[in-house]
Amino acid sequence: MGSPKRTTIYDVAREAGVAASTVSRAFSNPRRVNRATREHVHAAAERLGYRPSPLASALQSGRTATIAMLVPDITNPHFFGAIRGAEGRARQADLTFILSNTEESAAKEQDQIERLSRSVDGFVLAASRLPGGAVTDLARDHNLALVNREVEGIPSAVVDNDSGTGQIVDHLASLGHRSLVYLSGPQQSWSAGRRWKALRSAASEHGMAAERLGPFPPTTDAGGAAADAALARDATALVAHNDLLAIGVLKRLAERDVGVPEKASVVGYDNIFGADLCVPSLTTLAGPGDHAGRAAVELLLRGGARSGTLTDPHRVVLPSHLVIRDSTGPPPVTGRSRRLLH
Amino acid sequence: MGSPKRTTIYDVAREAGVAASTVSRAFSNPRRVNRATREHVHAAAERLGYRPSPLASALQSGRTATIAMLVPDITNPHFFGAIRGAEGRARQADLTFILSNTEESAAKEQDQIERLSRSVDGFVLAASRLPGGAVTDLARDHNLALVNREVEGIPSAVVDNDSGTGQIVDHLASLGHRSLVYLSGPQQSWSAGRRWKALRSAASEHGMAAERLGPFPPTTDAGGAAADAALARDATALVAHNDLLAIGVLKRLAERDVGVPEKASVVGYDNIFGADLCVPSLTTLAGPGDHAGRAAVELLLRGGARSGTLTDPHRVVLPSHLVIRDSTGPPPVTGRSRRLLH
DNA sequence: CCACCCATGGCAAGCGATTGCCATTTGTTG
DNA sequence: CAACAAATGGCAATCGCTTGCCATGGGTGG
Repeated sequence: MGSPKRTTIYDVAREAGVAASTVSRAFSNPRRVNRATREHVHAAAERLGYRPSPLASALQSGRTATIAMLVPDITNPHFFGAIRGAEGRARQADLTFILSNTEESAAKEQDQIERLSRSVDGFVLAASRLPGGAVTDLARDHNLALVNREVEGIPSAVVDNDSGTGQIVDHLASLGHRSLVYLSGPQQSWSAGRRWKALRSAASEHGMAAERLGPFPPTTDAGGAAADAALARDATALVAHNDLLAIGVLKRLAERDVGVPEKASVVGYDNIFGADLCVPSLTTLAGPGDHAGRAAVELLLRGGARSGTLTDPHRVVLPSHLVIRDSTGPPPVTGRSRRLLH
Repeated sequence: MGSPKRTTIYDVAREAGVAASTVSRAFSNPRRVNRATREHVHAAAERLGYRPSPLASALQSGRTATIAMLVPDITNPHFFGAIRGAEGRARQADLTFILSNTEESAAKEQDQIERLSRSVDGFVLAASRLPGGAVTDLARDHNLALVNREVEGIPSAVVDNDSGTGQIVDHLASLGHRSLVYLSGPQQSWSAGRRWKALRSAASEHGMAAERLGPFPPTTDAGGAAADAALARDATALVAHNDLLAIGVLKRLAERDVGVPEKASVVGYDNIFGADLCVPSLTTLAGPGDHAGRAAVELLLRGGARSGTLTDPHRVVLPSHLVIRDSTGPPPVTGRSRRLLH
């Protein structure tokens, strides 16, 4: 493959009768060259079908016009919004977008950053599994922006789960639930910890009992175990770490003939595709994932550590809202005194 | 960001007391250098925290160790499998993986290829919207592999929709349906054309009538229009271009009180996440999308046009199978003589 | 009319690797 | 033991572009 020889700035320079440097500037720094000359050069380039080599450019300038996004699991619908948003924003900014899967592993994440480091201007870390300290360290040498994760001093865009979690608890409380269980996500998941804290404090404000079960992998498959664990607690309100897990829970409850929402209410996070398709449809916290992705790229563009000191890292918090569907309702009339399974 | 100066082979060379070329070879062509020296060099590199610059390497060698995958719509679950498979295989081969969205546009696809061309060793085109001729042209200058698309002379990995379509029609026929409508996908979609052909011929083999409606965008939103169009035809069996569309159709049919599968059967393609969650759950053709993605990268690795002549392009066809769920059943007893809407 | 400034274009030195070619050293072989 | 081949390391050119610095020339103000 590949034509024998790609045309270079030198070819264009010859064709246009100017120096190579002028050609370079005509493209990368247009205002540095006289308009007439510039147009002349562009015409010559056009004629020759010239395409600049991003590699050569990057090698010399240090700017790659490329950003990478690292995601724990690209197949998790939770991230689709963010990926889509980031990709779109990158495209707008004329940046090449690299997507990489870290397989829920902090080590792989770190390794990816290390190896992409030279070929990329910055990283968007979605729900990074890295411990905060590691992120801070990395930020010293790399341009970072976080999605749905916050680390002191690092720019980030997060969906406001704290207030969202409050909405969930309000909803549950207003339906009459007196307690809830949280079916927790992965241990290293920042959101998981965060949600549990918010859940607990919101619950106590309403005088509700809250218990945390798990951790469970954030997948539908894990829903079985999660549901069983909840049933063993006689829970009437189950808040799952995310919709995938919630949907799995729904399945399992159906198998065990526990009516939803009559016997138990289920809530998820993310409002993924499918949340409105399952039966019963899922009450879930919807957040603008795509905005978060977009915002993170924006932050990267604004320069991360490049733009002066690290003292004013930007922090974007996006509002979330509860989408109430059919998986939540009042607790069983006889309440906590009766077991769910007769 | 960035430490003041990255360490280069020259630094390592000095540290190890050898020439830069030796360092280079110690990494990129290990067998070219004596084992003792090599280990010595590696140790020095380790000590200095040396990371090779992929850019410099690529600039000189012409090999970027990077492939790009172009997808019409990254948010379409149809592609998740393929993306995941390709990403995984690329990672295995130690290749950087670039993902790009072409927004269902042939022009954008072509443009993307053009601009990534210099920084990539090859392209995986998923469900390319490009006309066959354009693909052939591009293949002259680029390393290509196709997913779910076939073009004479270009390596490709496709899920066998032809036989799969046969399975769909068999299933429908055996339930007693005498006719079907195809709710077509985008005009430029190769699969759409392909499916329709297969559908028509399989139908005629069974003596069934087949009609094509559309084109419709392959989204749930488009399902409304598709369903309405089908109802206007008194169709009893609707084969949708993909699951997204099928799910949209299901929704619309429910709104219009057309019982599925009592009054009408619906079939989709892809078996996406969600196909088993909707009500009724969707009968659909499942294909190993991830294998297709993996296979495509494999083909790219095998060298595409690089490996000798183009005379033996590899062509991988992966088996598909029908997953029968609740959205298909026998046609209404009174059959075609009664209108679906009273 | 002179001094000075700014806009513009060219020169040439890199950026950090790869690699063809040559020079040694070491190992084989008749 | 001479002669030749293989293994190994070094030199230096090169990939295609960016950019600091300099030279030139026309425009401007005093």
